[in-house]
Amino acid sequence: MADLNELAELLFPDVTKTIADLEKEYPARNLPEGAEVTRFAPSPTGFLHTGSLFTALIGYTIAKQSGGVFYFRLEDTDTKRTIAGSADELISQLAVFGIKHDEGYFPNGDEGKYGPYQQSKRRDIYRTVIKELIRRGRAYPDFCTTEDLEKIRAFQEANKILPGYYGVYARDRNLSVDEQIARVKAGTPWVIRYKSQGDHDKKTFFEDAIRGRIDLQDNDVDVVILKSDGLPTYHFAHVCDDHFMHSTLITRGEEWIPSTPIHLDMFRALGWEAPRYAHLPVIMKLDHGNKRKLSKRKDPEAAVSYFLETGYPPEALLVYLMSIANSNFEEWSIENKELSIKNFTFSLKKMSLDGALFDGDKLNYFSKEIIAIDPVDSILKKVTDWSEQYDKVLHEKIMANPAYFRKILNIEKERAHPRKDYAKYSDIEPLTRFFFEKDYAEIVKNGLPFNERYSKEFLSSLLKDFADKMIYGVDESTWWNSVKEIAGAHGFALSNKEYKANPENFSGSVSDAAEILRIALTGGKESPNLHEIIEILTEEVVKNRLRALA
RNA sequence: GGUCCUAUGGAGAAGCGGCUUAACUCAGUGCCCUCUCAAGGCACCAUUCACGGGUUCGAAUCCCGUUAGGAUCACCA
Repeated sequence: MADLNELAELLFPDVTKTIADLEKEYPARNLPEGAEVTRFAPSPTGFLHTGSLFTALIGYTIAKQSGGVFYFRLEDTDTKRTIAGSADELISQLAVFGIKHDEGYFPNGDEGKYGPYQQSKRRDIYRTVIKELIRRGRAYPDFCTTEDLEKIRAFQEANKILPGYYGVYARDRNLSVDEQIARVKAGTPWVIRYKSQGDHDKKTFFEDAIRGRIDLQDNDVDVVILKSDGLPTYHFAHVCDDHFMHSTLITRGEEWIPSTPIHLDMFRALGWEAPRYAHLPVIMKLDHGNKRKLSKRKDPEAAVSYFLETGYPPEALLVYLMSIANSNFEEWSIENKELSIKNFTFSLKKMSLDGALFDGDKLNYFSKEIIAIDPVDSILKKVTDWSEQYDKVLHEKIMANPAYFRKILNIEKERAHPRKDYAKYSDIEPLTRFFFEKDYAEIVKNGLPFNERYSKEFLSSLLKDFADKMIYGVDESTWWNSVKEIAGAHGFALSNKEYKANPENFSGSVSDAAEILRIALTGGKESPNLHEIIEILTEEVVKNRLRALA
């Protein structure tokens, strides 16, 4: 009679190593007490998802603040979904957010002693472990075709039985070794399934680092661990890799909670100590009154690239995500304005348990704040770099005269409470058009929104006086006095109070006069400080604009 | 459908049996400041913690049930 060894040899003839060999190759890390080894383990299936950034940020933060290691592992076992180049894209986007891994996969090759860090290159490791599992009778070849599986499933559904490959429905679970060998030899395609020893009627539990004790039904499904393409499924790869790479804490989305018993079951079977788990809440979006996961298809905010393209400072997104992760972060950052996010002590215990709704308003708030307090030269550089890639029109304007644009960005900036009108860099160009002659001409052509109560002649003489009599190159109050004087000469009340007391005596209040000046110069009723605008435009340009309208 | 997770205002949330007629932040509203806007200042915005029971002198906080939302049941991760 054939035995399991023979089967193992037949299945994996080229595997000569043992688990013990692997243990020697990947010895325990020499890290101080309390140091956490975390990882970011994405599938290279597209661009960086906002939820992934969130997960990465948390893993990174925990590793850093515990003096541990944060590594990057590429989970590229689903060859059908793999998109070439996306791994490198993921890494470069993470880098934009300052999240850099200490070891793992890098575009120019692996760094670290626990590699390869790309699952498609770890076939031998998986096969070594699986071969041993076969020998121990803890895994077996399954010869079911897709149709066979479908039949089983259909039967279960029709009879309202829990679907899955388990117990009596695990067709090939109890094949004799002889039979297995015969089928393999006959060339029947196979996959390897883990032979679960779990009892569906029993419960298991684990201590989640965020949620505390979680009770679950024991797993009794014989999950496939090695696919027909020779690559492992997530379940097995996770157990194997996180063991040999010595992860101490797994941060992953809460969608993994239900499959944790599978993982725990395998760790037990292999005699390995399982890592701790932290199942993170997922960022949600309100859709027709219902919460759902941020979706790459439907929500632009799901792709990190969206924020980069729109021109949010990366720091803003990070701060926003951290405020979701630990709500006390906001209070902390208000009290520690000069400190960066890196100084904040993050705590898994303080994470909320259900998924937060993505809140664009709040992101905008943080972003405005960050842009506003960023010194001019710093923001000038950032906007210049950003526009070079994402906003050609703006970029041309900046490059034509950086010093001029610097002045524009500096409006009402160097003060205790700086202006906050830009939530993102893409807000800048539309709001600053009137500073440029070409755009200004366009604005005038489209018509200026002067109040209709003022006649053309009235406007004309007022504007002419503004052009001729306004004082330039002086401080704000001197300038303002000259404006008031001109307004007064045209019948405007010098204060709102005065005007309101006897509106019939005046053409309007100074505010109205200022509005006319503002519209003439900027084309709109709303703008930043007029005095600063005038000084930036220069006396010459202001006079030209006013005279052209007069 | 089974199992699990979650449940405090429009959003993020603090709260861990009496200090809470529920902190803080965003949004919203009002007033003030003011040449407009942005900002800033000051107020307002849950008498109530999904609902129903129970425990207790006392519950948002503990227990039970219900409801709702989410996740998961692949040779995808």
